[in-house]
Amino acid sequence: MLKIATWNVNSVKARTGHLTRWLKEFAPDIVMLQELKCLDDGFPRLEIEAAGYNAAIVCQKAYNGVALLAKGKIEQPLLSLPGDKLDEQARYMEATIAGLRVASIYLPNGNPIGTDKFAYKLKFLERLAEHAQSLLASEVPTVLAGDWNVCPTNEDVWDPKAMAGDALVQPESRAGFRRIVYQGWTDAIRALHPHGAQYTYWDYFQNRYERDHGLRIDHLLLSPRAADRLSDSGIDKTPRGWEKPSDHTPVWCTLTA
DNA sequence: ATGGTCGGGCTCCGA
Repeated sequence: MLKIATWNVNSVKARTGHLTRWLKEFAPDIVMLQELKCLDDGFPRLEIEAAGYNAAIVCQKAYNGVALLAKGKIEQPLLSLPGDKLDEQARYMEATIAGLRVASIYLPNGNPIGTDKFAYKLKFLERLAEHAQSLLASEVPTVLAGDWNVCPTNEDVWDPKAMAGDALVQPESRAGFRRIVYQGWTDAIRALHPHGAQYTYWDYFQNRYERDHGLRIDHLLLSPRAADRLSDSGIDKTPRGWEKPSDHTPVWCTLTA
């Protein structure tokens, strides 16, 4: 059994204690991290290796940053999303781990709508769709996971009216996400928990976690050959309740061997 | 009610 999880840690330096504690308690085999918010020399490699994990990272000063952690070997890394050589934001990496192709994705937030930031988000979704299609064509079991910054439906939003103007719920954002799903990807949470709130993120202010005013924006998409092996999935809210937490909490699935 | 709270890195940006 392979346990795979994605977690936007909102600064890996500020969250090193949380991350190592969670690695020991939850014991995932493969982890996708987002929002490292540090350069390579700030990444807590020693602490992560001491917890029993190899790490591959794509870093940027202060913003973005993604990583893959694994108990096993991390091979054939790809360190950026194809389709725009001028894009220097550290938002994508993929590698082969335990016979799977896995990607850690930090999709642009896109706020406020009507700006170049929103256009960049939609363009990123288009590039991702094109690349996802080529990954499907390879027929290697694949997991695309990360902070997608898209609430796929209103069921993934605590208050659709309050969020109506937000880039995370715009029809164009949802269409971009759906276009990828409809290629043949399986949403690991909704495949096993089709109805109701399955939040993965709660804003820091207004006590939104305590009131469960959350969003579902962190997703694991499985290619058909990975989905055939899906045995369980869920959201581990434990770290979100710790002192000084990330605003996101880990989302996970298990695949049979 | 266009606020509220974080993290990074340096007086404001991104989320």
